[in-house]
Amino acid sequence: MATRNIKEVAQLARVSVGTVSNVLNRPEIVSPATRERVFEAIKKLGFVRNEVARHLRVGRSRTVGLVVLDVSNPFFVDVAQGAESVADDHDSMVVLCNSAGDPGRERRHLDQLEQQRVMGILITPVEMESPWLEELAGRGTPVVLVDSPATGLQCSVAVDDRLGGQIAGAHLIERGHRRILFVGGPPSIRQVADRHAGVSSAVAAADGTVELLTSTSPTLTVAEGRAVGERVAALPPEERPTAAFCANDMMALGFLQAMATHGLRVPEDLAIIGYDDIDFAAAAAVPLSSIRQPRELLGRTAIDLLLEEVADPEQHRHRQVIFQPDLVIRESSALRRDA
Amino acid sequence: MATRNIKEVAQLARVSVGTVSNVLNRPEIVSPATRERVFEAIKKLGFVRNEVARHLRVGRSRTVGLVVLDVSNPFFVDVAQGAESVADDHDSMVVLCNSAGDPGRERRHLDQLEQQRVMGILITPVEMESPWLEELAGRGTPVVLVDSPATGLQCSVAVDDRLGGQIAGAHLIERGHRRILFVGGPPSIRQVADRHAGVSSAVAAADGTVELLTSTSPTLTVAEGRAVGERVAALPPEERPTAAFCANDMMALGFLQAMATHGLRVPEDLAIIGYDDIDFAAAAAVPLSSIRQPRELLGRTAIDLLLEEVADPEQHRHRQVIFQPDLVIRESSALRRDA
DNA sequence: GTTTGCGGTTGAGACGATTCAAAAGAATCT
DNA sequence: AGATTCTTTTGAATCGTCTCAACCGCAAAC
Repeated sequence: MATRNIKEVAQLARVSVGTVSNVLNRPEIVSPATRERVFEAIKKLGFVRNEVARHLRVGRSRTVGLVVLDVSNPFFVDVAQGAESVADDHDSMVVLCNSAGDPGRERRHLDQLEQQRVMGILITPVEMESPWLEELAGRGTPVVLVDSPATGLQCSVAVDDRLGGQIAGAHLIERGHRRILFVGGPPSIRQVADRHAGVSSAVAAADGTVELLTSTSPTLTVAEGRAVGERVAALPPEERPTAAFCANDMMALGFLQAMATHGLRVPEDLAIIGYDDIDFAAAAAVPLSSIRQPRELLGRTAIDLLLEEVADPEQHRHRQVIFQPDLVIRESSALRRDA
Repeated sequence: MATRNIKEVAQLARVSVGTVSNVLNRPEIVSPATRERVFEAIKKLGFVRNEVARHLRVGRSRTVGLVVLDVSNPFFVDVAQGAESVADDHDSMVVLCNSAGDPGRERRHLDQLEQQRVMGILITPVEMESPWLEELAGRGTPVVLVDSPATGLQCSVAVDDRLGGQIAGAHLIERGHRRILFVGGPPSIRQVADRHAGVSSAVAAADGTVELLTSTSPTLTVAEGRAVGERVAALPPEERPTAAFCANDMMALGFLQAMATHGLRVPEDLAIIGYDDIDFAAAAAVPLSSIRQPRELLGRTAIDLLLEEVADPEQHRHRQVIFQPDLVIRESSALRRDA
């Protein structure tokens, strides 16, 4: 309604619009007297600069989009917080979008972000191959892949999921487990596929070990984990695995919950290890062993790469940063089992 | 870089810019033949409409800001998802901002949102009195308070926190508890103050019941809850409360964790009830009793009110919607205690 | 007294899309 | 054929800010 513009300010301060603009953007080149007059006019009118018009004129936005697979997974929230902390220092803004694992939603968000002419996009893509993203980048919106492998056409930050899976597998084997269940979504999700490959390789390297596999729907939620847990609990004891490696902590928490409701003890009857080491993992029924990822660092690095590319697009060379995951042992896998 | 504009499309399609705009906004008034030509040109050039310019011209934005107290609290994530689902249906966008309980951050976010000329703002304010918000509304940005009491100057949605506290208190008393600890942040946080007032009134109504109070820092985190739990666990048994009511589930989870590490059984030695009923509450070490709030509904209703105000600002009357909380009993308070 | 330099200030274009009055074309009727 | 109506298309004006070449005093330099 009552939104004032630069012209009204200029009028009240008896200067030209150019001068008001200067006061706003390069106050040092304006004489103290006029500067003061302009500030007063701004205050009196309650003028708030229209960033939309500014953006249209200068062509550069101050916001970056972050598209994640699942906002209700604290892992992504932590990544987002990492990104935001860096953005803050560059008085930029991060807008968080949730694809919820749905390619349609992802694409709608990307469309919207491109239409807004955001400075750039950080994304954990739903699908590995994404011509859409390349076109987007080709049209001039820088893209950084988060927790995803590099295609060479853009920057990326990731954690070595294969190594993470391997570490988890080796840990369980070392604890004496010989029947290990991998609980994960469809292999089309790269993270799932890699973590699975990792644990498989660990199993393959250990004689007498077998690996079982359950694939779930692409939403790696607590409920999904619980459902798998129910099925496992219903198996006759001799068919049951002695340990479960879940593709993320949310599923591990659900799985754990199912064990509890069916009177199976963790880790005595069945050991569990999750992935991500979200804060809730330590607070679980049985504190959850997990593979820790540097969550905030992931977000921070992603936006650093983006800002680097934006600052000097000509000279920028795409890079891929890969972090190493850590093993965090808690009670859910603490027991040594006789082989 | 290579971003095309409407003029280039017009040139290629051999029509005027007005026609291209019509194809984009009211395709039905353009003859099929030209429409087709324009679409082809758009595709060939990879043209993406510049929402910034559009916004500047039409004066109305398609995004709403949602400023929450703590993104890492799943409660707010659920509120956000509720809001987003409605926004989606109105092809609008929700941008999520985290004030992290810091008035400075909150204000910076509000400034940014106002500069972007967002359609409106949904906010869980850090402080109860907020002249800033009223000025903002006065300058023409509609504001809806979320989980906050109405000031009469704007719409609001909230859950009756006093009632929630009362229900929690009554439940514990009914279970035979006579020494009840309230674990919450400073009373300057309205939610905390109300929940406390509720439990106090329940305690006052029951003879022979005493209430203890611990105030923490304003960040109601898992770590904060754990710290309080540590202190409580260190008390001599006769000084210890027999039940704890935590101001939110995150703290309850931390508190619970501290009990476990100090060998105190829940609910035998100490019962716990939380607030919010986030998904992780059910998955906790001991499944957590909690006061459930209609989280998604809160977000949905908030944005409904906002859209209503935006649709017809003249005739709009500010409203306050208040929901009722529910008691969810789980194992952490399941035991009946001898008085 | 004219020139040169300089700190301040000005104001006329952009930026890219929308809108709308008016023009142009096509179709129908007398 | 000319008048009338209806359908399409046009293009100039507009949204609010930034940029930059030009300009204006004024003082120092010559």
